Order: sequence, then structure tokens, then C-alpha cells
Amino acid sequence: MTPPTASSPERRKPLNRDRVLRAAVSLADRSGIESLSMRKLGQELGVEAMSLYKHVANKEDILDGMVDIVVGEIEVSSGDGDWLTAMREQIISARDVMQYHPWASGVIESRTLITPTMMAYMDSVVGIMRDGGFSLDLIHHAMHALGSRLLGFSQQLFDDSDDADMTPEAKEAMLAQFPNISAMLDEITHEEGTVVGKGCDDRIEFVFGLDLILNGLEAKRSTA
Amino acid sequence: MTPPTASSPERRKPLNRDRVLRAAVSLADRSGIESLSMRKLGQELGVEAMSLYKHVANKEDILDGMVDIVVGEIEVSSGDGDWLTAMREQIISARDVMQYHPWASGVIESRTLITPTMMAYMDSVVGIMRDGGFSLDLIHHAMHALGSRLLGFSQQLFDDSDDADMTPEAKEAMLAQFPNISAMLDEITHEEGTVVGKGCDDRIEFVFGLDLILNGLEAKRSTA
DNA sequence: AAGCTACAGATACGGCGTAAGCCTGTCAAG
DNA sequence: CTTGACAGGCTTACGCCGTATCTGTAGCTT
Repeated sequence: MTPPTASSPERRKPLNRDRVLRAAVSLADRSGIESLSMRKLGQELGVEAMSLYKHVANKEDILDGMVDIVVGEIEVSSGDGDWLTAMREQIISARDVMQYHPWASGVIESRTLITPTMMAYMDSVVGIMRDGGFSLDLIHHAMHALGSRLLGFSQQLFDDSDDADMTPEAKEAMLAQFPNISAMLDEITHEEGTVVGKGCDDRIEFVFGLDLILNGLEAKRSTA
Repeated sequence: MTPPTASSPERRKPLNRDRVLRAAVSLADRSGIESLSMRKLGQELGVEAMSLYKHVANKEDILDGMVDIVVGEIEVSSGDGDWLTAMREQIISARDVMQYHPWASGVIESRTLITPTMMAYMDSVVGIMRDGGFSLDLIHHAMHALGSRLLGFSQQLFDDSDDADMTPEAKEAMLAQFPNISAMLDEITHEEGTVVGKGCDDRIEFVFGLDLILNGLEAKRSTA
């Protein structure tokens, strides 16, 4: 094939489903999921929007395909070592992937379709717990308890750093009205050594919550 | 202009922000959030879409207002009794509200704005833990660990009942490919008495996960 | 009576997903 | 070589969306 210079029967690399999906992921990574439209995606690929429909069924199909790609990027546990560290590593590595694709958690939550890739991930997680000696019943409850944390979603309700961009007087009013929150935020900004490391690091908070659950499960497992 | 009926000076109750927001909530409850558009909402109120803009800034403003209404529906804890039962009750009652407004969790997660109502709820939760003798530092970690569970979101990744609407051969293929998941689902459908009640009831699973976290926090609190 | 204000309606614009049909380059069968 | 099918792109068009801008009017104030 000749390069994209000009003249010659310069032919464009043919589109295919995979190229479409990868372009979609890349566009969402760069510009956010809200700016992923059929027209913009077509533009990205040097093609009109409607041409995409030769390779994907519709936009939902694209979203499903994107989820598949992202979930497929999660490295699956090797399977040796105790279940607790295996599980920790598995979930933390899922989190790393999701951090890289900030749009992914929202899209996954909005989708009901369970793709084989997703299933494979789940299956490997269940496998870790079976190897660890969990009863199937307890595994089931554990899966529910972990919920979307299994995929590394941090399910934060808000950033504590949100108070940063407030006018001083608005902040003052807030402090007066919500004494408990104020005290807590005060503590955090001043603290040095804390129960689980220092300051408010997303990853640390995530692991704190994860360990809380995993340790609780281990206790249930060992007393069963 | 004469009213839709005719003749008499029967004047339409004037629109206001509150009426708009309540209509929006009600429409979303009935028809799902995806069918909440300015035009449909206007129709609901016997008014053109653009008239709504006299009372709300834009659609985002409506969504924020809707969140405020829903969060405001959560009964706040009385404050007596031990922290653990207070917290349980608080969060479970939040869950009840969210169950009634299935669209709410998605909308709340998509919003970054923290409304006063939301703050008030958070403040009351922090209050419960302060009264229970938590350090401010541990409270902070607890808030992160609970995350959106604070508002009763069940953060389920998928319904276990999703296997119901599959063709037998597709299910067969799945069982072969994902042995661990298959074993687990098998167990569930057969089980009678389990670790925490029987079957797969959303509420039971939610409480199981919640208690796992709350008990873990209690352990940390009492050893601090 | 005159004018102001508040609020509803009308029209229009750009963007969205996508249905339907068209055009053209490629390649195998006759 | 001709022909015809087909794959993979393009064009047009429809109905939806949020919303900017303008117009009309009812009811109050002065």
C-alpha cells in the first residue's frame, strides 16, 4: 500500500470492528465518554458516521465492545499464594485498568449485557476463592458484598478536595452548618500519621475498604 | 389567553421551581430517567419546554434538584442507641428510598455538585460515628470505605437471575467455559439454609455486605 | 391610561442516533 | 474481456434532544 500522500491508488486500510472499537476507546480516553459520538468517531477514523454501521450494529454495540476491551486488559491472577493476597492483587490490578479508562466504570454500570470476557474475569475471581477454601455459598455472598469493587470501582460519592474551589465565605457557612463534616475535614488536612498511612490518597482509601471486606470474609471462612 | 377548558378565568396554577422538580421526579419514577426530556416534562405540566427555563437554569439544574428531593426523603437517624445499629438503620433507610427511585443512584453518581441536603445527610452519618467514639481519622477512612453504600446503592455488577433468559444451549456452553461461576450458581439455586438466610435476596445481600464493613470498622474502633 | 414586569409560547439552531438508498472499486464466474 | 455480485464506503433525511432568542400577553404599579 502506498502512503497517504496523494495521487496513486492510495487505498485506506479497511475498517473493521476491532479498529472501530479501539478508536472508540482511545477517543473516550482522550476526550471523555460524553464526546464519543458516531460522527466524531467516524471523523477519528477518516470516515463518515454511517460507515461505522457496516462494522458494528449500533452505538450500544460499540459500548459493549469497549467494555470488553477494557475488562480484557485486566491481568488475571496467577493462582498461587494464599487467596487473600491473590484476591487483593487481582482487584487492585483491575483498579489500575479502570483508573486508566475513567469512563469505563460508568459505561459498565449502565450496561446489562454480560460479555464472555466479563464472565471470564468473574470466573477467575470465584476460582481464587474456591482455591482458598470458601464454600460456594459464602463465595456467592462475597461476590455481592464486593460488588463493583471487584472491578476496582472506588464508588466514591465525592472528592474531599471539592472544598478547594469554594469562596471563603461559602466555606465558612458550610463549616457552621455541618459541624461533623467540618471537624472531619479539618482533621484530615492537619493530620500527619494516621491509621492507614497519611492524607487522603484514593488508592490508599480503596485498599483500606477492600481489606476491610476481605478480612471480614476471611474471618467468616475460617470459622465456617 | 383562555384556559384549555374555555370561558371562565380559570387560571392555571403558576409554575415554580418546586413543581417542576417534583414533576421531574415523578416522571422519572414512572417512565425512567432516560425518558425525562425538557419537552416531555413540559407536556407533563401542560406547558412548552422553553417555559421551564423561567424556573430552572437548565437540565443539569433539574437533575441536581431531583437529587436534592430524593436525598431529602431519607429519614435521618434519631441519634440514640449504639452507633452500629444507628448506622445500619440509617443506611438501610437510605436504601429504601433509593429502591423507590431506581434512577437516583445513576444520577447521583453522574453529578459532582454537592448540595446542602447531601451535606446534611453526610454530616448526620459522621455524627453517628463521632457519638460512637470513632476518631475523626478513622471516620474519614470509614466514609471512603462505605462510599456510595452510604446512600444505599447496592453497586451490583449483575443480576444472578440473568441466566434465566438464555437459550439452553447457550447456558450449556457457558457452564462448560466458566466452571467456577457455574458451580456457584448451581449451589445457589439448590441451597436451602445458607450462611445469611436463604436464596438471593437483594436486601439480604446488601445487609450482608454492609455488616461486613460495619463490623470491621467496629473492630478497628475498639482496638484503637 | 401607561408602562413595567413576569411568565408562557413560537421559532430556530446545531448535535445526536440511525433508517434507507446510492455509488464505486474489486474480484470471480462465464 | 465482460459481467454481475458484493463489500464498504457516502449522502440524505427523520425525529429526537437541549436551549438561545424573540414575541405576546396578563396583571400590577404609578
